[in-house]
Amino acid sequence: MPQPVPDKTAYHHGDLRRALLDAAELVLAERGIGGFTLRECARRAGVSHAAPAHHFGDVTGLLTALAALGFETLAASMREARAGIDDPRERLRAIARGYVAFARRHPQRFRLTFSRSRLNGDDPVYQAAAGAAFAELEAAIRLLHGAPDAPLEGVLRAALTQSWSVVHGFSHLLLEGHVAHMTDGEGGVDALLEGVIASIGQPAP
Amino acid sequence: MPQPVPDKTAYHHGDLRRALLDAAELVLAERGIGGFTLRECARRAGVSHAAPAHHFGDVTGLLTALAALGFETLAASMREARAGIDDPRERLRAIARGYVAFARRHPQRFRLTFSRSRLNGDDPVYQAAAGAAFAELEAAIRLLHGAPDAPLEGVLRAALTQSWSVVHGFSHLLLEGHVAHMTDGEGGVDALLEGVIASIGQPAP
DNA sequence: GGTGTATCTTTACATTGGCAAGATGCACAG
DNA sequence: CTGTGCATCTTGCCAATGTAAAGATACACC
Repeated sequence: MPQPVPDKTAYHHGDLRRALLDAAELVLAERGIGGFTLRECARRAGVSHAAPAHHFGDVTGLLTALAALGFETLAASMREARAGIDDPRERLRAIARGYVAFARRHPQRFRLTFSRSRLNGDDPVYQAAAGAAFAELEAAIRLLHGAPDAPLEGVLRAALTQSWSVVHGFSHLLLEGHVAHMTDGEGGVDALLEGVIASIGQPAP
Repeated sequence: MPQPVPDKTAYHHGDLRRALLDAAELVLAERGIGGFTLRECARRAGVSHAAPAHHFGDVTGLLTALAALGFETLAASMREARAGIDDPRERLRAIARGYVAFARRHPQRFRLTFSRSRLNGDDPVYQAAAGAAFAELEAAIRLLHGAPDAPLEGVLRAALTQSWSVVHGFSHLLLEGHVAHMTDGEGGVDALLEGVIASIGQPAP
């Protein structure tokens, strides 16, 4: 019975690359980027401590691959949030909510995805995933401004930078615990988020 | 000749705590937060590798103390930027420029200051320094809205969150290299920054 | 002048990332 | 079917790190 990708006994794991990525995601979620350990990933995948080197070369390589997956999940979160919303302004704001939702759902992955000091920023897979995620935001901005093919400059570029900065900054501050002291008494994080969301997709002054 | 804080020969360094902080800042600037090492700090300060434990307890303790200093420098950068500017809106925008300027001048310190996963976020000194830095921004918002004593809620709170998020997000994205691809051809980072700055201090929709 | 104590050193140990050499078994040619 | 090449994985090893424990030193205070 030849299974295509079977679990083997000792050697030739079958799909060790995937197993290591899954283990790495668990380790990252549990211990954070500071407590992340290559050997712990190998232990959870049931292989020796040197096995990951063959698939990722380096701990940086593994983290970079994980970060690329993080960008894909971020893009998916934005796509999911905007599904079925046609009004351009509301569509952009839904995407913004999807961005923050990803950060709140996967805080450690969000941190890793944007902490280039531990990643190989030149990795083409990483760059492609990052570009695809940002393209989601850019498309919404273009739709709102009615400029599907215009070069990215002037008002268009300013609007994209502003929207992106504000959702990213809010997400980051929230994860690093610098927002909590503002939510005392009133509405919680969601109310604060809506206040931020209201500032994007506005016409320029 | 009794000097108050002299450089001693071997034991009793004099002001080892300060010397370790200085060394740690160099190590952080050179190797980043990922390559930061307690032993390297001790080497540069000319003491044994176990000496830092007495002053900071832990590598987390040293990084937390460094992060608190980072907040002080951030606050100083904002104060310096707003000096002599009286118009409330321009004052707020000058403070925003000071925020980004700190991030650009001290990228590694900016990363450390906001990477709570490697810090002791409950440290009172750290929290006080963070609060003092954010108070600078809050005061400018209050001045702009003419509400020096109002409780921080509603429009006031939304404006603060929006301003803070946008300058922080822009700084973070810039440092992590996700802004470079938008500056091709036009104006560079400063032009992009001015576009972001223009979005803060506006009346609510 | 003597003693207590904070400061710093020495020593030791477990853990980690990375390298090199060896073991294993799949793929593919004949 | 058989044998060879090679990717995959393991074992063994090393230097570096963080932390703890025990010892050395010199300042402060009585």
